[in-house]
Order: sequence, then C-alpha cells, then structure tokens
Amino acid sequence: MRIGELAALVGVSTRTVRHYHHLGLLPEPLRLSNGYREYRLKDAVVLARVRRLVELGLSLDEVRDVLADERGRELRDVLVELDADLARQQEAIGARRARLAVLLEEAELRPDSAVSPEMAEALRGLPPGSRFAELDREMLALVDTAAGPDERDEFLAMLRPLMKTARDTGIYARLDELAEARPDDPRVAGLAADLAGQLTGEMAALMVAHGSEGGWLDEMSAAQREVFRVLVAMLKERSC
Amino acid sequence: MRIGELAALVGVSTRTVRHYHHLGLLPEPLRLSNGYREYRLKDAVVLARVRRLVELGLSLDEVRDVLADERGRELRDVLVELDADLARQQEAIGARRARLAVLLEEAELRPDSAVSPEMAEALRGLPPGSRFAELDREMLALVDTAAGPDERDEFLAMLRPLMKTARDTGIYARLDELAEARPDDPRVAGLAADLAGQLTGEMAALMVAHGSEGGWLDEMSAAQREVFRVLVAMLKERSC
DNA sequence: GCTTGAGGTTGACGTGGCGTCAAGGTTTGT
DNA sequence: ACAAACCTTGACGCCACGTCAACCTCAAGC
Repeated sequence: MRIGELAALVGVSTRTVRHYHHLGLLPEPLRLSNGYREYRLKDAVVLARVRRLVELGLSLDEVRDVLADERGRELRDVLVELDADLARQQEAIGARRARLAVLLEEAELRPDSAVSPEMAEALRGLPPGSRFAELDREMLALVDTAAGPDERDEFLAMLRPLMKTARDTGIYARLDELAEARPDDPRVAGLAADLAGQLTGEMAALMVAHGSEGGWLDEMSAAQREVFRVLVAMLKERSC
Repeated sequence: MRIGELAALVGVSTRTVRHYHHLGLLPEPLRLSNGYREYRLKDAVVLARVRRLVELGLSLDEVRDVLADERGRELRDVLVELDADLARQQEAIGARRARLAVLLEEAELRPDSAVSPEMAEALRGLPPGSRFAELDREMLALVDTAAGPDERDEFLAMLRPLMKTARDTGIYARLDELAEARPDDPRVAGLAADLAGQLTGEMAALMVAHGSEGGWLDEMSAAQREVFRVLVAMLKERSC
C-alpha cells in the first residue's frame, strides 16, 4: 500500500499520516527505491487505533502516551478522565444554550430594545438631564451586558431603592452642581453625610470593601471624587 | 481606568484587550502623555458585550459582524444558528460518550484482551500456523479498531461462515502452498473455482464491487493474487 | 518519444484566540 | 534609592492539521 491508499482505507488525509509519522505516533514504514513509503496491513491497524483514540477526544500527546504504556491500565484511567471531561463540556454547552434561550426569548419580546425590561425600568428611574446620572446609566449597562440575569437582578434589587431615594432627595442635582467645583468646596461634606444616611448596611459594607475597585471614580470631577472619599471614610469609622 | 483595571473589571487578560484592539473589535481609547491607554466606562460596556458574545461561542469575526450590523435582526439569526450548532456539538459529545461507555464496559469485562470477545472468537476460528490466515487476522483487527461495534458485528456475521468453511475445506492450507508458486501454477484455477463455489451471493457482489480497493491484495504472493484475480473474473461472468 | 494527469517527496507557512516571553519605560510604595 | 508592579510594542508558541510550493515518479494516450 502507498500512503494514499492507507489514508483512504482509514479515512484520513495523507497529510495526517505524515503528521503522525513526524510526531512518532506511527512508525515510518519501508521505502521503495523511488522514495515512496510502502505500508502493510499492520500499519493500517495501528493508524486505525490512533484515529479511534483521537476521535474520542484524546490529544495526540495523550495518544502517544497510551500507545507507549500499551497495557490497558493507563488506557482505562485516561478514558475515565476523558468521560468526565466530556461530561463537563456537555454541561457547559447546556448552560450556554440555556443563556441563549433566555436571550432569544427576550429578543422575541422586545425586538428593538438593547437592554432588558428590568434595566429599562431602572434607567427610567434616573433623573433625565443629569450628567452625573449618566455615569450610573453606564454602570447599569455594564452590569446588564456583563452579568448573567440572576446576578443582574440581585444587583438591581440592591441598587434601585438607593437610586430612587437619591433622585427624590435631589442627590443627583447636588452632585451635578459639583462638576466644576474644587475638592475643598464647602458643599462636599454635607453631601457625603446625606449620602451616608441613605445607604443600607449592605451597600455600606460593599463600598468599604470594594470602594477603590473598578475605576468607577475615574470619570468624576475632583469635587465629586472627594464626596465619595469622605463618604467611604465616614462609613469606615461608623463600622468600627 | 488603565488597561489592567478594565481587564480585571470585565474578567479578561490585558492581552485579550489589546488583541481586540488589534482586530478592531474595541476602539482604541485616548492615550495619556506617558503612552498609557485611558479607558472610560463606555469601553467597559463595549468590552463586556464582546465578551458575552464570545462566551456564547461566536468567533471574533462573527462578533465584529454583529457589532457592525448592530440592529438586532442579524444578531437573532446568528444566535439561532449558534444554538443549532451547540445542539449538534452536544449530540456529538453524547455519541462519543456512548462509545466511551461501550469501551469502558468491555474493558471491565476483559481487562487484558486487546480485541473484543466476538473478534476473539472469530480469530480462534482461523487455522493456527497458516501464513495466509495471518492476513485475515490483520484485516479483522483493522475492522475491530476502525469500525464501530455495529459495523463490526455486521462484518463478522458476513465473514464468519465463510471463514469456517474455508478452514474446514483446507482452503487456507492450499493458499499457503501457493506462497512461493508462480502465477501460472496449475493449482490456481482449481482453487479459484472452489472459492467461487463457497461464496454467498452477498459476498460475491461485494468482491466484484470492491475487489480492487483497500490494498488487501498487496501482501499476497503473485500466485495468491492470481487466485483472486481469476475468482473475481469468474464472479463477474457469473453475475452477467 | 512527448505530454498529461495523478500519484509521491520534503519544507514552510496559515489557521484562532490568545499565552508568554523580551526589552524596554512609568508609577507607586517603602 | 530601589524594588515591585504597572504599562508599551513586537514576536514567537500552541494544536492538529490544511494548503501551497517546487520537485520527482509512474502509467496511459498521442
């Protein structure tokens, strides 16, 4: 047999056969005087074993290990591990399909909106025209696209009462007023104190723990950042 | 935000972010005077959208297409196709796991044998010591490893009565005698005729159809090949 | 003989989605 | 002052081959 017949017999390409030679998975057969490789049935048997293992999902390195050990024991272990791996893959795909189904259902219900209905309601809760509220809008959009539905709903459940109170008590407006102010503006301390009074314990703990993460302060003006710096300091003191 | 914060926020590596810049999936942000990229929340929102699509299984090219079209229609089609693709993958993995389960069960039953019990019985049916039967043994091993269990059993069911008759009537011994003979040996014609008489209609049709495939003749001696050449000629004539 | 087509040979590059150096510059903390 | 942890660009590595290049060999038809 020449390489093309062997490849056709087992159902692979000649390139694959040569690749396996290169990796030492398949021994190089005799060469004819013209340089052609001459195969025998034994080679087809070995190649078929390699392919069976490959098609089960083993990497070529793993196939070589299995063929090297050659005495059943190793093979069983590899196959068991492989089965577990496949099971994980199946689960992962199932999870993705579940998320897909949610997405498709939502897309069916609201074909034109870019955000989920829960998020849309939260966005309506923000005061229009506020530059500062724009920051919150972006954070909400980030959570909407980056987190799963469960995480998102949990997040919203925590934030929405806070946002509602902040809007109703004019917090956004007072923050907007600080857009051009300097960090030592006299309005900063009062605003921080009012904010501290509105935070639930859960939110306060979160802010103390993750206050400097995520870069959510970076787009505020200096005075606005100062408000939150003072706020975090107050919360820390309160929790001691 | 600098690139590390952005990456940590969305949960990817900085290399990934730069890769997306390179591919144009994510717009390059402003640079600070030191050359650092400076990100804003908007960028995190876009990156998070990209990641969500990627994690659903879209290729980066597909993500770019979806982001370019941007108007829901395309997205839904892609997602539907993706779901079908995932379903196919799930099925494929299921099939592999089924084959794995068969393998493991067999390995449990016969931890030391390299071939299946059906195959072992077929091998015992071949006469020991026959050089020619060695060829059949290799073919059977090839089928055992290359084909699935169903194909294998079908193949065996067809071949085993033939092999049994061939052994009982001394066909293997007569083929072995031709190992060193020349193609015009007088025993060739008689052997071909006896073989023709033993073949079932199904086998005869198979030999006429695929007689020259698979290279199964290559390892025989010239006289042995001649036997099968004459045999195929006889079968062709008989079927006309 | 010549051509043509279908095989074969080695070698090298391409694929996708980044990981992982290398060789520098910047910022931050002690 | 110096280390540690950032940032920059550029380039190679991974896996299992596909694909092309440039060349050789063999059988068939003119």
